[in-house]
Parts: sequence; structure tokens; C-alpha cells
Amino acid sequence: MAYWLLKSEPEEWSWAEQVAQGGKGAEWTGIRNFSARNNLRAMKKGEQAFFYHTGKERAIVGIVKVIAEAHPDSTDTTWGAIDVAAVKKLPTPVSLDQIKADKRLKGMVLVRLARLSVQPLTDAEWRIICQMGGLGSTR
DNA sequence: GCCAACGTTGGC
DNA sequence: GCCAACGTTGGC
Repeated sequence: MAYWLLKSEPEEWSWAEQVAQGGKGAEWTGIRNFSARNNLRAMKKGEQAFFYHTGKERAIVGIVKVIAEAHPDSTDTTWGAIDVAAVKKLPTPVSLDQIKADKRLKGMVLVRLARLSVQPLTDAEWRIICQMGGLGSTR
């Protein structure tokens, strides 16, 4: 079971909009980068991902799960997309500053490759951020 | 709004 | 197949 992080500009697609889709979820589109696409293709149904807001917020705000694996992006079928549904909101959003300040998260892809829009996380990183976000030992 | 970092493209 | 040039992303 792998863990992921999905980045979005809140102006383009926000956590609030994601939540509004409920359990049926929504298509995660707009991937136009090869490494991101490779990660996207590795995502399996049921796996969880953090939802990160770029731009002004720069924080992980919630958790989504994969409900449909890679299929053609309906906005550009030469690329891929997945479907995700909101699982839960983080009681406390985890900001980029907090992530950068934590020595244990120094190796995180978010810190090293800020531009990659679909990123893998290690189990340890996932657990640390869940705790920072106020979810205790939930994973 | 600027600029650094990175990914992609295209000429050789 | 290398690498310079260019475009885009995203933090500051």
C-alpha cells in the first residue's frame, strides 16, 4: 500500500470542491509531466494521498483516496487521470514551513522536487504528517 | 512580480 | 545521444 501527495492550485481545484463531490469523487486531471504521469499510473484503487494546496496556502489540507485507477484524461486524452474522493480533512493543516522545519521530513519529495505534482511518500512520512495534522496514529 | 529550479524540446 | 535554449512551476 503506497502513499501519495497530490498538488493543486486552490483556484483551479480546491479541497472544498473535492469535498463537495462526496464519495463518488472527481477526476484528477491536468497532469502534463512525465514523472507525474508515471506516479499516477502506479496509484492503485484504495490507496490514499494527501491533498496539498499550492500558491498562497502551501499546506496539506486533507486526505483523498483513489477510487479509479489511471485512465485517459477527459480534458486531454493523450494524458492520464485518476479519480479520487475526499476521505477526511486534517484537523490542523500541515504547512510547507512545518514540513521544511522537520528534520525527519528533509528527504520528502515535496521539499526536494517542489514542482512535481504527483509524488510518492514513504510510510514514515505519511505517519509523521498525519500526526502533525492532528490525526494521532491514524494512517 | 521575480527568479531559481527543473522538465522538455530540438538542433547537431 | 548530448546539451543549449526555452517554457513552466511555484516559493519567496
